[in-house]
Amino acid sequence: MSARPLGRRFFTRPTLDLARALLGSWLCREIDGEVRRGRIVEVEAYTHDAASHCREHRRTPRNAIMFGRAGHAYVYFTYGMHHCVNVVAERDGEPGAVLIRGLDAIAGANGPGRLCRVLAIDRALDGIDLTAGEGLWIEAGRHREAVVQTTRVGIRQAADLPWRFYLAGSPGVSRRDPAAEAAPARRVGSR
DNA sequence: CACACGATGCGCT
DNA sequence: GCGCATCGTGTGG
Repeated sequence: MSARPLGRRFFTRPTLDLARALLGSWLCREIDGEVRRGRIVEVEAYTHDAASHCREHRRTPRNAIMFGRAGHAYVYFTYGMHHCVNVVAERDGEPGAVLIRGLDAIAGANGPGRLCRVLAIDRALDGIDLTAGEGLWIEAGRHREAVVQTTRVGIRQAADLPWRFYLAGSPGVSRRDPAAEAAPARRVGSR
C-alpha cells in the first residue's frame, strides 16, 4: 500500500473522470508533524459550466488556479465564513476542478465547509501543488461501494447536470439522494 | 467606489 | 423547511 502522494498523471484528465477516480482515495493533511487522512466519499465536478467559477471560461484572479496545471489545490472562501477545497483537473489551460464534499474516517468531515474546518484548510493553501507532499496531498485508495451519481448541491445555474458523485452508504456524505441511489450511475461526457 | 450575492452550515419552527 | 451570519469577489457606475 503506497503512502506516497499521487502524481501529476493521476490528476491530468477530464474533470468528470478525476471526480470518479478520487472516490475512495485519501485526502491527507499534515499539521505540526501529524498526518490526518480522510477517505474521499463525495465529490462534485466543475468545469466551464454555468455553475462554475470558470463559467464561460472567464478567468479572474480568484479562479486562475483552475486554469493551471492539474494536481494543484483550489481553495476559495464563501458566505463570509466557509472554505471549500478543490483538486484541479484537465490539461494546462483548460479549467476544471473537483470539489471535495465529504470524508469518511474523520469525525465531522461531512460537507465541504466542515471538512476544511476540521483539517484547517484555508486560502493559505490555495494553489499548492498536491503532488509535492507539502502539507496537503492525496494518496491512492480503492472502494467496493456503489457510486451514486446525482445533481450538485447549492447551485442555481446548471442545477440539472448530474456532476455529483458519492459512495453509497458512507457516513461522510453530506446529502443523500434516495432516488439516485435506486438507479445505477450513468456515464456522462466530460465536456 | 458601491453593491449584490454565494459550490454553506446551523439553529429554530 | 426557512432565515441568517458574514465578507471576499466580481461587476458596474
